[in-house]
Amino acid sequence: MPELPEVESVRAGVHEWTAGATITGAEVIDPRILGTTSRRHVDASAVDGFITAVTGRRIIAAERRGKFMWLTLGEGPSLAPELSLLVHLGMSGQLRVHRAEDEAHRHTRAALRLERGDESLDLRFVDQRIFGHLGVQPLVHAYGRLVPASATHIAADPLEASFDPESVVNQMALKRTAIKAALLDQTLVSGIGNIYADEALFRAGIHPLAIPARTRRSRLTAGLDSASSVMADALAVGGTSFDALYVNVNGESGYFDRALLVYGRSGQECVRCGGRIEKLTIGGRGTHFCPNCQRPPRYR
DNA sequence: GCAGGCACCTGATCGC
DNA sequence: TGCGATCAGGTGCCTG
Repeated sequence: MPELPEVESVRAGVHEWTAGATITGAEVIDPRILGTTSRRHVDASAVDGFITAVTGRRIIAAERRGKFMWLTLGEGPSLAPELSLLVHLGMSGQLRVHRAEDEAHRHTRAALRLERGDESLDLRFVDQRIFGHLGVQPLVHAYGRLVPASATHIAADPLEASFDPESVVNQMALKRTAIKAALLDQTLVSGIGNIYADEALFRAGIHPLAIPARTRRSRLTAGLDSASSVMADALAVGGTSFDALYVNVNGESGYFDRALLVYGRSGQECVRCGGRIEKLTIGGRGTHFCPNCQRPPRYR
């Protein structure tokens, strides 16, 4: 399940393989990939518009904010960024670089034909569950940099230079929802998904149902620091993988799943105290925690 | 404005 | 063996 470390691994690979390449053609195999998460059905004109918009443009760079990734596209000699090709991997999306003659994976939803020097490559978007999406959008300013128009509400992530943890803690301290839900709120801090939210709260010893507005600022800071460090650790080993659903551009899995301390371990012994890992649902998401190491808030 | 819940989607798994 | 129900989860949208 791609979260920030996984998306960053993919972005780095895509940048290495595609920066400077020209898009000579595109194919949309499943038009639903161009829709939004709630409106999957798009018409033929959207497919034609997508192909027309990207064909002939040059890829300047692969960029990322949180779990949103995009290719900045330019045209002509100036190569000033004009457009973005937004890519969200959703739950099961993969961006993979192939030789043009390679057989397509059965869940390939779209492909770009690229030329870079003498090389011809395919950049393929593979997505089993179609929770991911693609789209061509103008670039606009948000949180100190140019981002695709539909990502302006996404806050800076902990790996960005513009990330301001004090400001995030200030905003978080106003929230009256569970801290687990606050960490997943991409308008507060981006990039944290269900897996790393559970791991971060365990490392910081914070119960997932704690209310930020009733939690000491030092504890909120510790939780945020923990989220940043757990994602940095995961990035160092290429992210997390439980199965074949997440791989990088070369089709390789990450190894951080071997370091997960609570996620997916309900009913098993806590590595810290030997107690039993429990699971509950917060905001519709499975939440794993140790009731001994993460004491319930007294005000519950 | 804020918080919670649901839809989108497919494949694996489970129970009957 | 085959079928239906359930579960997993990121995001956008709707409702209270």
